[in-house]
Amino acid sequence: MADTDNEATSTGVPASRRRGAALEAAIADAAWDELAEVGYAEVTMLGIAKRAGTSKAVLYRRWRNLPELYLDVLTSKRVDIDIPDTGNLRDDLVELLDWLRRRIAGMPADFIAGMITATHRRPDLAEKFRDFIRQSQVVTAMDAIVNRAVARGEIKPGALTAPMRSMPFDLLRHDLLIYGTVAPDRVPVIVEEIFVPMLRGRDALSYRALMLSSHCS
Amino acid sequence: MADTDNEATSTGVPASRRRGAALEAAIADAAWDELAEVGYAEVTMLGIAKRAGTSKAVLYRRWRNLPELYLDVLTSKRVDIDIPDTGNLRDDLVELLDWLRRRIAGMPADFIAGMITATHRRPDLAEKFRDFIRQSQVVTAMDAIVNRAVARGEIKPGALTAPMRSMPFDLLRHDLLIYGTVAPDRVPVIVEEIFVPMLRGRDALSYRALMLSSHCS
DNA sequence: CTCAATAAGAGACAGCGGGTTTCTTAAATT
DNA sequence: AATTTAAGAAACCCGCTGTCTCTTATTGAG
Repeated sequence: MADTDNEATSTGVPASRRRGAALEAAIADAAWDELAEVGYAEVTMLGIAKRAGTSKAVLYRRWRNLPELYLDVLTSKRVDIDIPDTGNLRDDLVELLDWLRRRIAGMPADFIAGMITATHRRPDLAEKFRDFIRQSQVVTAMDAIVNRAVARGEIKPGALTAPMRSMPFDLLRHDLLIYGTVAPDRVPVIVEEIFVPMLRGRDALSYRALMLSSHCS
Repeated sequence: MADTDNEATSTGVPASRRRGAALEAAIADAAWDELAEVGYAEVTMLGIAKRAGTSKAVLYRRWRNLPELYLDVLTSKRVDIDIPDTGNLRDDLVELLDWLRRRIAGMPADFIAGMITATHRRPDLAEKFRDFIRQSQVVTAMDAIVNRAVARGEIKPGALTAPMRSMPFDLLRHDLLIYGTVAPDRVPVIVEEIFVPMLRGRDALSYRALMLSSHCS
């Protein structure tokens, strides 16, 4: 996070005049905190600048507008996912979905919606934002646990098409967008009532494999 | 739509000074057209007023802000759905989803996102908007075709839980929100790859649940 | 260690939209 | 015809965007 020595911790008065990477990190933190505090609808360039202990001009020197700034912040806040192998696809998926749910809980609900609205008339930004979601680490993580299931012999290689794979995450994202939050029991519902039945109905092999790891609850 | 006689057709110069219902209808049309033309992000009270051939004050006398106005317009633009009985659940669902897809295609993609963002700090409006989606005519229509399937003996009465029923529409809405559009072949994919397999796998799950009930909690 | 190049931060600015208020005048009411 | 109601025009303040200028701290080349 740091790059030089003289630094104010995220939200703070500028101890001394910062530059380059140190300044950018402070701005990213300020933007993130501001977002969490007031929501996307109320975030302003001035608010971020003040919180970062700098001025608007400094922001406008780097980004042409708010969504462009947040697109950068977003990528800088990326986190790796590592879902431990639970031994079966269903529990792996519960873990992954729950990881996403917890992560989602820590960001303002209107952020995605705000970005969509803000980038509506800027096709380049809109596409970048969509790419961010499409190539989210979640997709990679899902591929990983599906591959594990295939290696295990739990499902057939082609059993899960791309729409089937992204469906659980699409539903979670949908809830976050529309309802502003994801209920904790939404994860088990998606897995038990929708994903697992879908898999079972899809082909005989997955049906039998899932029987072996039946849940009780 | 009309209530009095003297009326300007939707987008128009005020022939004479309108009042009450006639005026409100003109405003609703103007708001709708403006939305379709510039998208939610660029809609303004002034823009709507001008298009309706009236002034801002007239709007503010009726609604406190933009989302409140659109919430009213939304309900005034409601349409009934009537999906003819195709004889089986799958085709009924394809019809219903496609109806929704076509209807969705006629409204700006950032409208839902815009409403979410705009109502973020106004809990009452946010809740009203959510209710609008929850109690959408689509839910009722889905219940209707599911009931038909039950009556037909195609599925068991409890086979489809609420999350299972709304899943196809949640996915469609998700696509509209994130990708700004719904690809035509998204409907068959949702039905064939996700919904139908889920339904098939659901019966197996019920069997299994019954059999396991002896040694499970 | 000194000096020139670079860029941070303060602040002013025009423009615009939100939301409020005042006033004139048209239409409905009696 | 007289009175009440509300439409529409316009001015207003305020806050934010995006641009610009100016001063001054920091960097790094010599």
